[in-house]
Amino acid sequence: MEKERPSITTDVVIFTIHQNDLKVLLIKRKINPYKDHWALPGGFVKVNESLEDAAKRELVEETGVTEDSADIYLEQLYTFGHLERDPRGRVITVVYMALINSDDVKLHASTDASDAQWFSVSKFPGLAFDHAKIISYALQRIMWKFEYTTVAFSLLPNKFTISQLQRIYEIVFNKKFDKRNFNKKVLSLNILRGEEVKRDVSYRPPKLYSLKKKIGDIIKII
Amino acid sequence: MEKERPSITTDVVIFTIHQNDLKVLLIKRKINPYKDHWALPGGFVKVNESLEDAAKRELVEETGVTEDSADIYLEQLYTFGHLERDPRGRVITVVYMALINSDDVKLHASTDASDAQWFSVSKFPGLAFDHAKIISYALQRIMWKFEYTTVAFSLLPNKFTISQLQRIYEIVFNKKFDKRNFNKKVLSLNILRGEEVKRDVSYRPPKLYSLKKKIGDIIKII
DNA sequence: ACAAAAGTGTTGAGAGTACACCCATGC
DNA sequence: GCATGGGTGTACTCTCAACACTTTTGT
Repeated sequence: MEKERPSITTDVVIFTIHQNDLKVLLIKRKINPYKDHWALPGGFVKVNESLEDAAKRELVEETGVTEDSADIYLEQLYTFGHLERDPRGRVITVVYMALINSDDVKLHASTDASDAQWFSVSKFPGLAFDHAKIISYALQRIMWKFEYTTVAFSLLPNKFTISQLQRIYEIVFNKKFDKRNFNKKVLSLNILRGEEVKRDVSYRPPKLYSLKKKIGDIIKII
Repeated sequence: MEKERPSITTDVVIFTIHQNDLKVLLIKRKINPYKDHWALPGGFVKVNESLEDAAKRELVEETGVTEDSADIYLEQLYTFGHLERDPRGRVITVVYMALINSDDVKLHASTDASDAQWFSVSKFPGLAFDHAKIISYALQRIMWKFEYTTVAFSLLPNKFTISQLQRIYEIVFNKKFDKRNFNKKVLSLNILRGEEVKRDVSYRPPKLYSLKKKIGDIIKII
């Protein structure tokens, strides 16, 4: 009855912020189908590996980030299972979304750059499979999550300034916020702990903050 | 490399409202593992069937609702893939949530009642597998969706009164709303079309409304 | 006339939005 | 002293929450 089974893969939409832009990691496929097309990192789920472990494995393989890095936010997005999504046959993919801290990005831009590259979400090449649709789904989700949870902080270092935070909100929502209102809002949420001021800048030294809550906690931010 | 593959199933959390209570449909398992335990309706995904079709198939098999009924809201919830969730081996399940109109419920309470039964979400028996966890996840989702989308209307007939609508919100959130504020709020959203008044009641005849939007459209309701 | 549910308005509090100027530092 | 981003307050509007009485119908 279950002689013939669908195959199951995970794909990971890895976002980061770099050069004031929201970027997604794509890899160039080395095999058919879609040889030489760009695609999301992904692969088959092993029989003795959980879905999240499989997604983490892809994440680590493609970015070189160490798995125990606490700066990586990973969440399951959606499972895509249309019959025609893979020309090889029936392949169901469980898609995860990862957000990685821009500090770590610099480290792993080192992965040999020709077959794994960061692309702006507003300008990326034609993609293999239904991966363009998947990215568009992930973009909706990231906005939703930014509005209602603390996931945004996973894109920042442990200590950050309010304007760094504001910048990532402006990038993800692609709109400007008023600085006074933004400050007032996030400070009134009582989720930030004040830290020392940042002393290595050539302008008025900004105050640093850290997050009191856990990444992903549900709280209306904007 | 992919000699041994995980199996893939769909399970469906089917909600309805009955006797002023939110109910979930459970079936009594006839085979091991968990023989004679209650469980969510579900089964293996066929190789030539989409995930949503598989979920619909379970829904139809267990409730007898005809598939083309427009009163059924079906959405993918989450995919559960822990290694130990099924004692038979590696089984990944893509879980869907369905909301079905209480009018249809009466029709299909007919399914021979001993092996498929509606249980109050606040009082159901011990369940097979990780199905209790799945239902708790579905409950969070239904509240979220009630607050931010028009899915609640899938639990009502095409024409309904404001107080019927209020009642299902009160049931799902398990709290009372003020009648005046509730009326004001939903009418101000401009999503309802006034219809004729309901004439078969023994009290002041209430006005009927229908929904202008599509079920599932995103709009803050409460 | 009684039972049952429908229908309806006002007020106060809090949140969101718009808006512009001075401050602290490194060079 | 100049360039750079940091930091701050007020007034208006709008939304949300609290609150009780009259109306319409069937019996």
